[in-house]
Amino acid sequence: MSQTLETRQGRPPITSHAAIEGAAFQLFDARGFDATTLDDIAVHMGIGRRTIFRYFPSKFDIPWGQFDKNLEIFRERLNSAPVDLPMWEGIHQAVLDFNNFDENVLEQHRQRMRLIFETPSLQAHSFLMYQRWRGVIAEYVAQRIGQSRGAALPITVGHASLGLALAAYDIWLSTEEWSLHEALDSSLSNLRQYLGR
Amino acid sequence: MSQTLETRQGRPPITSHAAIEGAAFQLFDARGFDATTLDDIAVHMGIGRRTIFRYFPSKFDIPWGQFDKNLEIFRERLNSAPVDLPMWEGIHQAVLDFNNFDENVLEQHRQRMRLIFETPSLQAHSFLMYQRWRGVIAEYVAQRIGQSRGAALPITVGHASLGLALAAYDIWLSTEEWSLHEALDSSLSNLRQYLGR
DNA sequence: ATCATATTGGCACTCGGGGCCAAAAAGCAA
DNA sequence: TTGCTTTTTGGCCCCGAGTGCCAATATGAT
Repeated sequence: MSQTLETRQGRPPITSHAAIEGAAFQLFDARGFDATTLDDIAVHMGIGRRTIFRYFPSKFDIPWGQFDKNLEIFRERLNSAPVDLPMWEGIHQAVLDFNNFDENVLEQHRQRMRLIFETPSLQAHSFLMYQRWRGVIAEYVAQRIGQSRGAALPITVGHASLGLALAAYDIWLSTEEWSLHEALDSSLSNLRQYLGR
Repeated sequence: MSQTLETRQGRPPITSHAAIEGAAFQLFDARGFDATTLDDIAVHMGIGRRTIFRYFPSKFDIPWGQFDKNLEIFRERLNSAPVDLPMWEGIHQAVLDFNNFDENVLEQHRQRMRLIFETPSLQAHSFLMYQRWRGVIAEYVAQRIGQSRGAALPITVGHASLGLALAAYDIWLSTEEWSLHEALDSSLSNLRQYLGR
């Protein structure tokens, strides 16, 4: 699609999502999210504050980076899950895959999620991201059982899966003992145990 | 504690949480949440904008009314649940009780939750309320199994219970067919079905 | 009447966010 | 080189939420 590199008409972009994200995280780490103003970031980067809004719709979206892209990947992972598995197992696998990070980006992911989980104003805004994440699951469930995206089962599975993932992240971030993979497995098995058998 | 009614020293309050909430909902219904400014509410009530902040920490808290009070009630409901029941059953019962409204306040509750669920900026802030709600559950589970409030099972049950409740509300608000009670039952049984048995 | 007490609300400020639009910086055609 | 087109930039100015400060207000108590 379109010309990827070289020779594009018009004034070239002076920055990028990644560059803003990087500079912002530097300041967030140093002073905290709330204490860092968009002016701080803009001045630190030598760009206009107004320009930041061309790349991110709000300050809260900066820590989430290119969430849309990741959501697309997650959707593909789900849709390519084997159909001979029970649904819960396919979804669990897709979630595990989606949360499988290379060593070199794992620490950066941890830092990102820690910031999100520990900053109340960010937590609030993150709910909107979570809504979209569980929407992808609901859509998959709906399509697989041939019901509407708003039907009871898709909605419930979406919420439940989100709850399990958030529980896993809570646990993963609060201790150094478990891997993200283990935390996700543990939250699922804990739920089964809780529901009794 | 302190003198409840009558003869309190100092200038008497000119308004109340309930009065602000009522006036605010009038305007929210008419123009929508985002399009209603705090100035609008203040002018409409004949009080100062500054005064509103003495009663509610933010605009987003107005639709939630006295959430703290309700959370206390929920905590008591949980703690007085019979111990001979399986834990999931006691918690489910407490949630049902907590969401059992009289006919005369039900429509008002529905209107309140509809506003919260349909306004993105409110959804985001509501996550902070949900966090506290699931915190109450996590605390109950922790105390009952003799573990820390941040241990895996309490955290997971908290998140899962929240997911079930939110799913029930999604369903309850999107159709006229089910009662809130039925929606809560349905989300639990749907989860059991999904997890396979 | 005076004092202590508690609420009110005006003023001024910060910060996130958005509309508008001229300036800047590139490629392209003559 | 000189324009013309295209695209991004960022300054300017506005709005609304939220906060610190403090004088004004309205009550009970002495």
